Amino acid sequence: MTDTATTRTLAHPGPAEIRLEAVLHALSDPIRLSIVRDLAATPDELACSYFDLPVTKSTTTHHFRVLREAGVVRQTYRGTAKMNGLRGAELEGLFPGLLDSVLAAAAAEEARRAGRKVPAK
Amino acid sequence: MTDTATTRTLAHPGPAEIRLEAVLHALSDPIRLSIVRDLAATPDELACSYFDLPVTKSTTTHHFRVLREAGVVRQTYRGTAKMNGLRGAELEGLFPGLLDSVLAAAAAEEARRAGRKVPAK
DNA sequence: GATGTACTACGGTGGCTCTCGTACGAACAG
DNA sequence: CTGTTCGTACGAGAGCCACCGTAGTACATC
Repeated sequence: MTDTATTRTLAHPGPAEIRLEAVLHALSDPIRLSIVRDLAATPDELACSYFDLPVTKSTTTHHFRVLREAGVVRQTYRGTAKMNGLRGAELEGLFPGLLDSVLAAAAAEEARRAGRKVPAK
Repeated sequence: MTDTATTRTLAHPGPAEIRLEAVLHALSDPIRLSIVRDLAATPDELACSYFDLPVTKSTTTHHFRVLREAGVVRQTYRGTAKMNGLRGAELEGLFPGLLDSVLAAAAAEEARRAGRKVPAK
């Protein structure tokens, strides 16, 4: 009985509140970047539990919060699950091409890394 | 008796060492972002002392070091001055469009901020 | 109601970062 | 050589950040 109108809705920054530095900072963490890449790879919203991250749930929650507060993702409750969707259109409107080039850069770096990997044995 | 061949050259990461997350992190600080914007605004190299930053010299040195170690700028000594140049071409090769969209985003945000400012008075 | 799942909140820890002041080294002008 | 300018190194403090574990809330199902 915490509240009648239990705040099932989460606070998101409006487009005017989204700050570039916060977005860049959010994307500068490998775990968060991988989350964003996964979200960008599908048109669907993904539950937090979908992601297989090398950290505990607590830390996962933390990372999603950072992404949400930076304005990178939109989170909505759906039953017990919390669905995550990229705010691609809004970011595109604010910072045209930014998200795309970051995603492309991440893909490029991954390819580069894979290529340089010990072809070994 | 520090050394005969005093290391007048600074260590820079090669293109293969440049990591996306490090670049994003370097750009996610307002002071460093403003440095990068200034560097991008001119074809010339700029001395550290050119910049009028709201921090002390020690801190300025720190920020330039972060930018250099991330691979964003190239620093060379020129007499007593230390010249800074953006590694634009190399970054473009590694992460096409990234730097440009970040710079455009910074400009867009600045314009947005200026526009929303209290016309006041 | 009881159980299970999905996620959050809180408290805490170690590490990194931004910041500074002071002291020092390197180049240059007298 | 003396002094000045430009930048570095070192030490140090305050704050943030990523991480964890535990306890708790909200929803679904039985």
